[in-house]
Amino acid sequence: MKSVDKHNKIIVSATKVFAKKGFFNARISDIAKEAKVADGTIYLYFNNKFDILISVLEEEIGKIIEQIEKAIEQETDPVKMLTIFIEKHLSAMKQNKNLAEVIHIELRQSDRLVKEYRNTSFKQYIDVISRIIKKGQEMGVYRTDILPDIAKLAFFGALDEVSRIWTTPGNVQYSVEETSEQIIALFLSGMRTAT
Amino acid sequence: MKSVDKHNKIIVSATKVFAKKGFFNARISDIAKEAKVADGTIYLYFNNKFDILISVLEEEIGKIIEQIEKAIEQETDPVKMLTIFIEKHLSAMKQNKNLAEVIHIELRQSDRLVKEYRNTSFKQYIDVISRIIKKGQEMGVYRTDILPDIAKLAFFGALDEVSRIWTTPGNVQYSVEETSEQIIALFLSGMRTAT
DNA sequence: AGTAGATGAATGAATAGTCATTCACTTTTT
DNA sequence: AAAAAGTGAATGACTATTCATTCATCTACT
Repeated sequence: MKSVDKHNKIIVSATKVFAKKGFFNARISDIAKEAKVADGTIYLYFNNKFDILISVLEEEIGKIIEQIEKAIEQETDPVKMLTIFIEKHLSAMKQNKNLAEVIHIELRQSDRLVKEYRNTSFKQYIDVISRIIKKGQEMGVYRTDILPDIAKLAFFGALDEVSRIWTTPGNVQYSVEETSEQIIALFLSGMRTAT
Repeated sequence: MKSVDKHNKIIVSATKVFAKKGFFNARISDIAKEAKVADGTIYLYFNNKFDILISVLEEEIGKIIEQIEKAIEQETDPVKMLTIFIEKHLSAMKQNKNLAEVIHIELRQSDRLVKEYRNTSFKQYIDVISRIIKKGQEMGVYRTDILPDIAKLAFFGALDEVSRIWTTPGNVQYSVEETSEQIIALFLSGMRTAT
């Protein structure tokens, strides 16, 4: 029987190889070697090379999305909700550096299928942000002159670029806590001194 | 004589093809056809395919960097400096969509040479941001509990993600002006209502 | 319990196609 | 008439995918 175990082993290995070399420079034989299976075995679990990439994105990012959405459901205060989003996202990225690297690199692909993915699962993810903002606006804690559909992009972009700290060697290694605090300070209160 | 003109024609064509297909799916013959030269001619102007990509990044982004740095030099008010940075960056991205797409996609490459580029020219670009922030902190207009080295990343990431609005078909098309205003509002004053 | 047959997961060498780069030749410029 | 620039077909390296074969495990029959 084809094992779920082996499927997963290939996913994890592929994530590692994609992170290191990028999708196009990654060889199927590299992934096979990393997973300690034969080249052909990979095709028992995936249709083609691209299918592996899409599976990595869907399954691995899917786990994170689910976890974050769950944590946010518990909250009602829009300020705390955003704080949780930031902390969970950043700590997930710091924890799973291979996946973080794949997100940084491959989510930008101009390939049709990647764009499609970006338009579904990923959109769902950042729409969590705009929903939080809208709720905050209704409750009067967030300014109503902020457009949630622009703010969500700024917000995600900031988080994504900042999380690169942990995948770029030689960078000053800020902790998740202080990085989260900075992002929260920036987006909630802004950079200007009170005047 | 090898003409600067032809060099430039190839750069522009390559930018177009890279934007559409991404570096790895772009064929030399595609670029040649777009530039209306023979495949071999390209090798009179560039060493190899990768050299074309690096040249696109260095020359085309270089122009933008130069232009922005010049505009900022004229200013002394850190708030206005940041405003100019935002406006210039976003309008450059909206104006040159092909280049914007190449930046979105290719600046993320895991390739050694791209990373090297990111560590030099690109670093110089985002360091303009941290310098503005530091100056503002010295002058007392920016909060001193903001770490410029984290803020600069958040800032660039936000701009970069937001500018994707104009290269993603089917997206609501916000204007440069309203987008700039939103980013300025977010980063300078924050999302929270005054309490 | 032992044997024969069936199953299908796993293997990895062979295939078939792709494409960056080269270079012998032609055209243009000086 | 050199020299420089341009051409594009040919080359050769590279690799995703296939598939004939192996082999461990299970089923069913005696």
